[in-house]
Amino acid sequence: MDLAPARFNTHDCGTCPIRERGVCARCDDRELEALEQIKYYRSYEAGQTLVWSGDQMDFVASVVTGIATLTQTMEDGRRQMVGLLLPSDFVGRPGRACAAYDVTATTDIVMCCFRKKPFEEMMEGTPHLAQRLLEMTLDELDAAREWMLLLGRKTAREKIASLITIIAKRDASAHAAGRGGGVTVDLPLTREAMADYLGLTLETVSRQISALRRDKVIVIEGKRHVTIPDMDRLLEEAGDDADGGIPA
Amino acid sequence: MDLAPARFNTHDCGTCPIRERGVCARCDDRELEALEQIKYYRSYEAGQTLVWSGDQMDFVASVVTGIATLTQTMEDGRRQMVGLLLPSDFVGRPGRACAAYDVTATTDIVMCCFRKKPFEEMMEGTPHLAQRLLEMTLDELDAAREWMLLLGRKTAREKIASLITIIAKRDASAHAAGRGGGVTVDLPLTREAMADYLGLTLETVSRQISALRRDKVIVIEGKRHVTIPDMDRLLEEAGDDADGGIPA
DNA sequence: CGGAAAGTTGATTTGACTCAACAAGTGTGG
DNA sequence: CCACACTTGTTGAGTCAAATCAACTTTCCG
Repeated sequence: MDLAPARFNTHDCGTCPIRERGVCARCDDRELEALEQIKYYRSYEAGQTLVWSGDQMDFVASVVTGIATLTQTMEDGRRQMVGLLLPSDFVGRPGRACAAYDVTATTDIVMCCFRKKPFEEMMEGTPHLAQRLLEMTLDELDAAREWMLLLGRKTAREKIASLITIIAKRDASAHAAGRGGGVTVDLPLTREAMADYLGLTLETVSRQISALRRDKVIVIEGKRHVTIPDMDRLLEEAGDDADGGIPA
Repeated sequence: MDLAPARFNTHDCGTCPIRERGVCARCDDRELEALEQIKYYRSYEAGQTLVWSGDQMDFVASVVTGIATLTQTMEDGRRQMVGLLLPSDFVGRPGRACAAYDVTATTDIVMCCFRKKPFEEMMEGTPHLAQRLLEMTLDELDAAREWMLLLGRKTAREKIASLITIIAKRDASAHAAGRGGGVTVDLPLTREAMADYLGLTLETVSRQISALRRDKVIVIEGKRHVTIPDMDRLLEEAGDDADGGIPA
């Protein structure tokens, strides 16, 4: 929201907002210096497609600020989002020439790009980099599998509740919200993008959001601003075991 | 089919059927020797659950022979398969204590298990291991994303056609089929397991298989044996761009 | 102000689910 | 050897959740 673009020194990794969570998180000063040699920043405007599926990719990158999506499209136009990229998330695959998915900015976005060849070479000799990338990829795989349960087995209402939950959780880890009353989140996606995420039509998304509002599960101000009065209620609606706990 | 269980020396990695494709694929002789110190084989019968979601996991493992599935279950019993494990596939996550999914053998299966702690320690100092695991995880992530498109956007008929395609492809890379007429595959899954894979009910799976047979897209002998007279036709039915080619 | 983009809501259709009966194959025990 | 239970798979009839088609509202922006 109030993140002015590039309110950080674009040369010094030390001041980078994703220093702690990006691929470079585990790198020491010496390794960071090497990365700085091969990195460059690029900005894109909301709505721009950064990469088209099938394109030659001569870089890999981290999202520094903003949000992007990974989508797959069938010939007849049916679309499915397969990745939601938030700050610190990694784009591109070392060891592959072409992009497998469309990458689109949903907000204005700043990427920290690494030329692919040197990055790959550096990975060979930098365990910290490979280890961190493995960790991030495993996390993404877990997220993808959670998402598969959502796509394959959840109802439209559960899908919407799950999406709000997911966004709220990611936000929480950043904003550390949750004081007393309710959590508040901004949906960073249009109804259409949500539909692509959830495997629904945008009409169904709109209807189910309205239904959740009617049933007081969520409170909406404007179109994108959502307040969650009772997180447990939302979790229940999402069909995830809200657990009772058993804090193992 | 005619793979007698353990028709390989269970001590010497050199004769292992997944030597070329497992986590250990890139390891040199010295590294292999270290792995042999911490490995042990386990066999399970078809139908057995190897691991329950939430269980403590004190090992990671490779599938040597046989097939297993990764599934997630909601409290009310809805189930979604999130992984199909074929020989050489890896189970478990270094750096995590508990299993996130149920792992079930769909055929008799032999696993090559590594005690987790020593395996994690070895990964630290063995780039070959970490590199290969990263590569395999990235492949799995790609497969998961393809799967998400299937779950979110494909029709029941397309889902079935896609599943047969996927199995045929995996088989092909092993059996090198494709002579003249048609490819032949054995479905390694029950109708119910296919339903869990595809986000359908088993009745719908049965109906759509019948429909594809009626329409001569596939030929069925018995319940599991499928012949594909025209692979391009099947690809078309699967909704994947059959391409015309443009061999880039 | 005008026009496009984003979102809501209603009416209708439809693809997949549910419920139910039945068939084929497998294994067990009398 | 056959009766029986059990698992796996098929098929039909009816229902329902989400898609489709369509009208309309709100917001945004030059």
